[in-house]
Amino acid sequence: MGSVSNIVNLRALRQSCADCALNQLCLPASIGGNDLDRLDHVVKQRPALERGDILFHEGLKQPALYIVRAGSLKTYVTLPEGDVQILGFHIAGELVGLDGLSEEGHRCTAEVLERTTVCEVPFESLSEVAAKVPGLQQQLFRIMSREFSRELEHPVMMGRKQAMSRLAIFLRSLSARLGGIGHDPLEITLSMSRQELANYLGLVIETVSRLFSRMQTLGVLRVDRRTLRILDPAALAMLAEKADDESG
Amino acid sequence: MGSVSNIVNLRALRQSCADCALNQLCLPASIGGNDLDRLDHVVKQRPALERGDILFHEGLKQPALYIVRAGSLKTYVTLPEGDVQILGFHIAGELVGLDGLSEEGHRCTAEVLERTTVCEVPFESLSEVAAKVPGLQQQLFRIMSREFSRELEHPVMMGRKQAMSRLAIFLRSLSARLGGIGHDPLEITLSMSRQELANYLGLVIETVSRLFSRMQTLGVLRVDRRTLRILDPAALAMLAEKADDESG
DNA sequence: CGCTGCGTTGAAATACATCAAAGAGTGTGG
DNA sequence: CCACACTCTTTGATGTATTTCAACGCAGCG
Repeated sequence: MGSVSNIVNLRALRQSCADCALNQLCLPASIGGNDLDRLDHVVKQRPALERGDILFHEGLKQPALYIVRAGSLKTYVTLPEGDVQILGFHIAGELVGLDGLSEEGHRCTAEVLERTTVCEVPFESLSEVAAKVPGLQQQLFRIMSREFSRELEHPVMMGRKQAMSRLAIFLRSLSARLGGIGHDPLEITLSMSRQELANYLGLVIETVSRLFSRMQTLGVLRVDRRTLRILDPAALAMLAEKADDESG
Repeated sequence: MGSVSNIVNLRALRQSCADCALNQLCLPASIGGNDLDRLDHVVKQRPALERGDILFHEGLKQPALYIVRAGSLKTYVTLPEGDVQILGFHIAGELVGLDGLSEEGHRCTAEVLERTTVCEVPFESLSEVAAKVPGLQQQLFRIMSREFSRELEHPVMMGRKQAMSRLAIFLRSLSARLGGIGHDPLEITLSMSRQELANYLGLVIETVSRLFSRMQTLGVLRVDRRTLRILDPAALAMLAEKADDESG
């Protein structure tokens, strides 16, 4: 996630949504000139955040929508016993905070994984603008639905009983998403620790570590700390569907 | 889910949202008289569906929102290998179909589990009305967010490594939701098979069966086929947090 | 009565968790 | 620059919960 982030950052310096590289992925897509200006005034660009910084906390009443411009973050809920469940990782172009529109405010916490810049859109302002700009309302619904659909990936992955399948599904998804924002889909630099990844996958850290090793042995992946190279996408796809492979 | 469904059905016979028992849970909440009439014209009430009937299929382009008036249904995605992952069960008062607002249409399939009545709101009409009625737009966002938050429950449950915790979490959630629509929260009549429940929990059917037996042995539950009686809510809560209980 | 679909229970296999220790990368201070 | 501490990760040995395989029970129904 790091190699081209400086390029994205250059664009991020510009203030206008119209100039943003993520324009087509983001709220402003398919919104005309004047309306876009209205939106621009609502969107606040926040200074770059560092690893560990909190974007919003569970329970925060003044909810806002965030668009990741560069970097990445995780969302999680804190369970009564104290430990957490990571719900998702979000890279550039992705939305975070849709859980916060209800009366109860945000229901999960968003924490930055690396140096990250985001655009912040307070909900109150957003819905005001949406009321005036019919296209934006439509677009908002579409985007919410898209994120809703993305959320479905998590339970689908967790539904797999084989740990290998879970990791393979995750890697394929991440690869595709990185490809979607112009990265090499075969070169993945993880921004999360093994611990965070294990938590997301519903596994323990040792299992994840072993899975990476096994994938490397199988020739599917080249693993160097947090840098991964997908050597055999077809094999990875096989693992995603069925951990039990016939290659021996 | 069956015992009071006839009462709900009585109300369901009335056509108007204003008279609906689910009013407060549903779209019309906090919308005034005239606006409510406008909404009424958009909401189609469908004839009762039977077990196995499909509300909408993955890929269906003319998306609609559905509100369950009585009965229950499941949503699932079909995986490339052919088997399915159940994403959720939905009882009276709950919304289904929020995944379908994007360009790709519905991303999951909704199938009825028992005799069920629903209100159908084609998304196109809905967003037209929402553009005219500011309160409705707000309400829509809130409802979408609420459903979004509800979706978070699934991965949190799946994140638990102990099967007993998963089932306990599910039962507590279902109990609370049944309580919310006026049922006895301690008396649960499951509308899904063991197979469907196992799939949802990410387990195999035998494990679920054994868990029910064990819960009964522990005195937490009384199990009679699909009818459950929660005998010890506190113990159930314990199991939800930590399967490993000190009671022996 | 015997079929069929669902659910339960038992015995065995196995994949993952747990426990334990060592390796590799990073930072700090001498 | 090296020694040290610290965190993150990897790897090994062992334990165990869940899956798998298999058989039986039970209700509904022709």
